[in-house]
Amino acid sequence: MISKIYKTLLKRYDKQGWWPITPPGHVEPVYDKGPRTAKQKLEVCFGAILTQNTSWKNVEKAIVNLNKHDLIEINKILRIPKSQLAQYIKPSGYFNQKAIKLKSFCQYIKDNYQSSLELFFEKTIKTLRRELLSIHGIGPETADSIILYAAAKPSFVVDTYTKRILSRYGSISKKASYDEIKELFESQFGKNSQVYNEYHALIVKLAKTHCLAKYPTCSSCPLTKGCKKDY
DNA sequence: GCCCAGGCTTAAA
DNA sequence: TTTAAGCATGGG
Repeated sequence: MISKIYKTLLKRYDKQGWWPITPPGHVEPVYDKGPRTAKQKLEVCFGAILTQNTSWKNVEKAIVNLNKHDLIEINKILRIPKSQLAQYIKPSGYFNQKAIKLKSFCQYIKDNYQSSLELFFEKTIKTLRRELLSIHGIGPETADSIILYAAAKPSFVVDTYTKRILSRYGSISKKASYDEIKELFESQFGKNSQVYNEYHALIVKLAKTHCLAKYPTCSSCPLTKGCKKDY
């Protein structure tokens, strides 16, 4: 079922080019997959934190601000005052909390990996995940997003959309845990970063175009056939 | 005005 | 161990 849904979504929407990233010399993120510089990997980490319970459009504005002030750098984030950082990321919401979160993340990499994300990303997925979860402001979804889209290692990302879509479709119970859902996908595909990458992005696409929270457009939804429409 | 958005932390039950 | 409140902007 999980595998069939993937094929259907891929056929309907095609590849999504996640994670959106700022090309060198620019300030706005674009959907264009390819090899990442160390700075771009850090930008993915920041974006993963900034997008917590927030629309990506608002996060983009915050990232543009950070780019304009050349702040995608661990030690620069640590040096600027928290209140000033909060002003730059204001459009992404929860700006006071997120300023602390960005600094906590950078502090951890500085203290434990000589400010080198690349060094950090040499760790195994298991270690990476455990360490990420120990950092203030990083929960399961943010940790998995960083592992998958910044470190490019296979760790499936579960979000509110994933739960909504699968529970409406009838594949999981409404109170399934994060780890249960994650395991459902991973046991289906094995450790495949490419599939995890595309699948999560396709789920977001589906949730935004058809499987909306309030008024889902089931008649034109690619998954309407076979969906229990349980909401 | 209301609801939602690519969650997480903290405190209370 | 589960549940609630708080965080906050911008678009529909």
